[in-house]
This record gives sequence, C-alpha cells and structure tokens, in this order.
Amino acid sequence: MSSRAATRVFQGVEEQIATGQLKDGEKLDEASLAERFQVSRTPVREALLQLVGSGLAIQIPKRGCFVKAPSVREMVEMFEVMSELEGMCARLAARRISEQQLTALKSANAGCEQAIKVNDSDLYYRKNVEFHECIYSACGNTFLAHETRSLRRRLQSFRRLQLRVRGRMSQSLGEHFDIIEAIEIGDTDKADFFSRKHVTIQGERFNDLLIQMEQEQ
Amino acid sequence: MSSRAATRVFQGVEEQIATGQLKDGEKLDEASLAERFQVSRTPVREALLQLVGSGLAIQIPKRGCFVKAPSVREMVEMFEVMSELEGMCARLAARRISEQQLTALKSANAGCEQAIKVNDSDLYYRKNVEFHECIYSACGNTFLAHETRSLRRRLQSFRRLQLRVRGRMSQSLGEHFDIIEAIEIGDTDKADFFSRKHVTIQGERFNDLLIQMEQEQ
DNA sequence: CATCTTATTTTTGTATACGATAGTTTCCAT
DNA sequence: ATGGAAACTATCGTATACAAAAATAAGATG
Repeated sequence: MSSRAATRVFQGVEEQIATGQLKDGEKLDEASLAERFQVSRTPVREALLQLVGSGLAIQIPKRGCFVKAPSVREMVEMFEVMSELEGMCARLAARRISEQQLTALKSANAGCEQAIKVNDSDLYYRKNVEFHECIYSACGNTFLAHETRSLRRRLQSFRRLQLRVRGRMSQSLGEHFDIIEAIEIGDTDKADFFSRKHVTIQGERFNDLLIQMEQEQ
Repeated sequence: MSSRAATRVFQGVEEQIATGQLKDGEKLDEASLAERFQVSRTPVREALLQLVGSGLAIQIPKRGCFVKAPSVREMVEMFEVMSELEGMCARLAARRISEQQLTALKSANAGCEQAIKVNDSDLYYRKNVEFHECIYSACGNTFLAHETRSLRRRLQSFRRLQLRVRGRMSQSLGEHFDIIEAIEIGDTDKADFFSRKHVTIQGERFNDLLIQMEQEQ
C-alpha cells in the first residue's frame, strides 16, 4: 500500500482497465475519479499523466483522457516484439549466465514443476515469472531486462488467463526445459529459438482465447 | 511552441540534460525550476513526472527528483537493444514494404546523398531520421515502430555528435545502400544483419567519442 | 566532549481556488 | 423551420495555500 494518493489512483485505474471494468474509449473524468478515490484532482491528474505515459490512456488536448485498451492488432504486435526481446535475453543469457544464476533458474523451474504436481495455477504463475526473471538478470543488460519486464507486465493480465487453458502449464514447462538446456550448454541460437517459440505459442493461445470469447457472445 | 507550461518545462530540462548543463545526480528542485521557467510548481511537477517516466530522472519519495544521465554502461546496453530493434524493423520491412514505401525510402536516402554533397551535417541528420522513419513505418508493427523511435530519441543527442566525426556520413550512407538493397530484394537476413551492423558501428563510434572526451580532460 | 533529543526549516504531497477555452444550448433572424 | 451567433456551462490548465514528512541544526544531558 503506497502512501501516495497518485500511485493508488494509477494502480486502481490500471487494474480496472485490465479487468475490463473500464472499457476502451471510456472517458477518464478527473472529477469523478477524484470522487471515487476520495482524493483531489491533483493526484488524479498525476495518475492520468502516468497512464498516458505507459500507453494505457490517450490524452486529447482540451478534451480529456480516454481509456486506450490495446486492440487485438496491438496485442499481436506486442507479442511480436516480446518474442524478439525474450529471444535476445535468452541469447545473451546463454553467453553470460553464471553458475549461481543457472542454479536459480533451475530452481525456479523446479517450482513450476511442483506447481503442476499440486495443480496450483497461481503458484505456477508466480514461479513462471521467477523463471523468466532469472533469465532477465542473467542477460547482463539491465536496460534490456527493464524493457522486457515492462512489456511482460503489459501482457500479463492476459497471460494469467492463458495458463489456465487446458494442458498449457505442462506444455509451457516442457518449453522451459528446452530453454534451460540451450542456456546451459551456451547454445545462443537454440536459446533464442526456443524462447521466441515460447512467446509465440503464448501469443497464439491468446488468439485462441479471443476467438473463443467472440464465439461465446 | 506548445501552449502548455508543463511541456515547456519538460523540453527545457530535457534539453539541458542533453547538453550537459544539468549533470548526473543534480537535484531538480521544484521551486527553483518554477522560478527559472516563470511558472508555478504544478506544471513543474508534471514535467518532472514525465522526465521520470522517460528515464531521464529518478524520483526518491519525499526526497525529490534527481537527474539520471545514462552511464557509459547504460549507453552500451541501449545500443545493444537498439541494434536488435533496428534489425527487427528492417527484417519485417523486407517482408512487408510496399512499392510506395520503398520509393520514399530511396528518396530519403537520396536526401542523405545530397546532404553529403553540400556537406551539410544538419541536413544529413534530418534526412537520416527520415530514412529510418521510412523503415519503421514499413515494418508493419506500430508498437515496434514506437518503441524503436523512442529509443532512437534517447540516443539522439549523442548521435548528432557522431555524424560530425570525420568520414562517418559517407560510411553511414554506404550502409544505407546495403540496407535498401536487402529490403528491396526481400532478403530478411541481410536486412537484419546490415541494420544491426549500422547501429553497432554507431555504438562503437560513440565509444570512440567517449574515450576521446576522457583524454581531452 | 560526544550523543541523543527536540525544534526549526525546508521540501514534498495534496487540496482548493481561479482563469481560460472548448463544447453546448438557446434565441433571434431570415 | 433552419441556420448562425451569442451566452452559458463544463472542464481543463495553472496558481496558490496548506499539511505532512524528512533533513538539519541547536541545545541539553550524560
């Protein structure tokens, strides 16, 4: 719980956009947001600025802020970039990883395995994040790590759903093993390839989900 | 000239960080910034938030904002990522470019050639941006285009210096021809390779410059 | 003389008030 | 009745005022 009102508003709106409570194009009215979060307009405005900065809202001068939920097309584009970034992280990690970092990576993956055993998708989710986090820190490029983490965060709310898809967890785990092996033997091309594939499959699963959701309506 | 005071402050501070008037770690005091730009603290705070968002400053809660000029290490890291992104843009552009876009690309490069003829580095700078902009829009991924453009902007102030380095302009132009040819024949691997190389050389030139600057002191 | 405590001061974070501008509504003229 | 103009309203952008927190400085006590 942050002591800053602006941060609370930012995270609150972010959450509501992710959960779909705030729909695309909806107006982010300063006054009503201030009312809802029981703060004045000042922190609300700061939150809106940050939302615009992170691409979750757009601002039309003298007109106001509006929710900018990514379209299907933008999601596909983001997955395309994510695939590249993850591949780059893995490729660099294959060259630069330390023994200690490799141990941590394997440990995180063991956590994933355990999560599947007890069929705990939330645990899998957390351990999966840990797994990828290990690769990010092992890539030896903090800027790249930051950018990749940031994009992962933007795709995250959807990803949580994807892992609940039947059989996805164990398939994902299998891909992890491929990635680990490639990194361990220092095979940059394989590490790159399997990591890209890992993301691409996520992207395709996401697309499946969208089509499914459309049919349900 | 933007009508918004906040934007004026943001761009002003950004400029002063780029030119080195504001040094790394220096405190961005709200009151004195307000004084210097003849505005109140409110737009100054908004500007600072945006600076933090774009990585040019860091904010320590209840302590204030401080200039965060990238270290040499971070610059190298950014070039590493830039190389990847530019490569990706070119690779996709090689698959997706339209006739019209190809014409625009060649035209921009002709502008570069002209700039060299009249020895106008500022013109070269602008036409070079136009050249890369063509590739970004031809890659068919607006998200990628946006991210790449954003990173380019962050490396920009240094790049302007680099192009003044002896012989760099004509070397850069030669690399452009390689990239154009690869894109034109739809050779994704070559487009990727030459674009990465183009950035990497820029990075190395940047490093040369740094070493040179250190020796001058 | 050193250290801890407390008071002062500086600065951040939030609230409110005011001015300006874009959008809307109403009224008048054709 | 319809189109345009003017007044009105709503909301944005900025300024200022106030409250809270942290740094600094000063004083007291061991």
